[in-house]
Amino acid sequence: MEKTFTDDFDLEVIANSGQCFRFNTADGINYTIISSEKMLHAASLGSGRFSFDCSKKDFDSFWSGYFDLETDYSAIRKLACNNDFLKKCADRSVGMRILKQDKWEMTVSFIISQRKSIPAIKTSIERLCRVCGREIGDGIYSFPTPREICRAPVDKLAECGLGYRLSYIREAADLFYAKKDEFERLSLLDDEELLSELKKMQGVGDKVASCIALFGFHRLNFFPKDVWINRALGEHFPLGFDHDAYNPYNGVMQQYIFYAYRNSKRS
DNA sequence: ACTCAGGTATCCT
DNA sequence: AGGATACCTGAG
Repeated sequence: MEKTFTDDFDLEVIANSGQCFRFNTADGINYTIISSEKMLHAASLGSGRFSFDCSKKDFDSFWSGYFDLETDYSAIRKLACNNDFLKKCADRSVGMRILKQDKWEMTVSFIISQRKSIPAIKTSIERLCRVCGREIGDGIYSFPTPREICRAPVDKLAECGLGYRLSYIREAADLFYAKKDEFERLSLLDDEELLSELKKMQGVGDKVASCIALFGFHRLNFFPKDVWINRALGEHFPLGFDHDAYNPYNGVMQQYIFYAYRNSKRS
């Protein structure tokens, strides 16, 4: 099916914003997107037109929510105008959206992310999916459930290049095994309580918990601070970042800075 | 060969 | 409370 969007929607920007790790392309036009146990081929046709290889029913019931189509991102982007550097970042990030991704997948993915480069994170995640996910397409594997991770032999999991993070992931899988509604309970908490609950997991500190909250729980005011954000803040916000000015969309501003600053600094 | 990576836990002072 | 250090492993 085809769709035309007038609001911000750029697959390349989203794919390289660090919020998702299974959003792949070979040509910058055609994307394979995997989320949890679903897969989608999406292609940019130009002029805001996109094709998606799914039924209208699948699009409306799942992918529309995944792409957060009910939120007006061009309106949020205007908040960036009060600061020169932030505005420049936002102008380079037109098309950015915060995906509504699976809470469990975000939890495991960002536990894996610590002290790893993005290519290394992707490699580990793909291996994990291949080792204990289900094949949902030709060589495409679902993200493993807590149950599937618990059942996987440790020597197989050890082949995923997870290093010291493996014990963290197995603990998290134990915690959520047979507790599918645990995430629903967490969804009821306010931002502060959610953060502290997430940090009770081993291997989940401030940064990882913020990413889980922002990308998995869609709490758009979280502002994860990674090395890139810290560098950008140090260079361009010597007096501090005025979080009050962007409430409740600090997380979107973070994505603008991450995407624009990181892309400008990489060779 | 060697450094560093979207950090966190732990051990200090 | 705040600073230093170790940590698995893979990408460049």
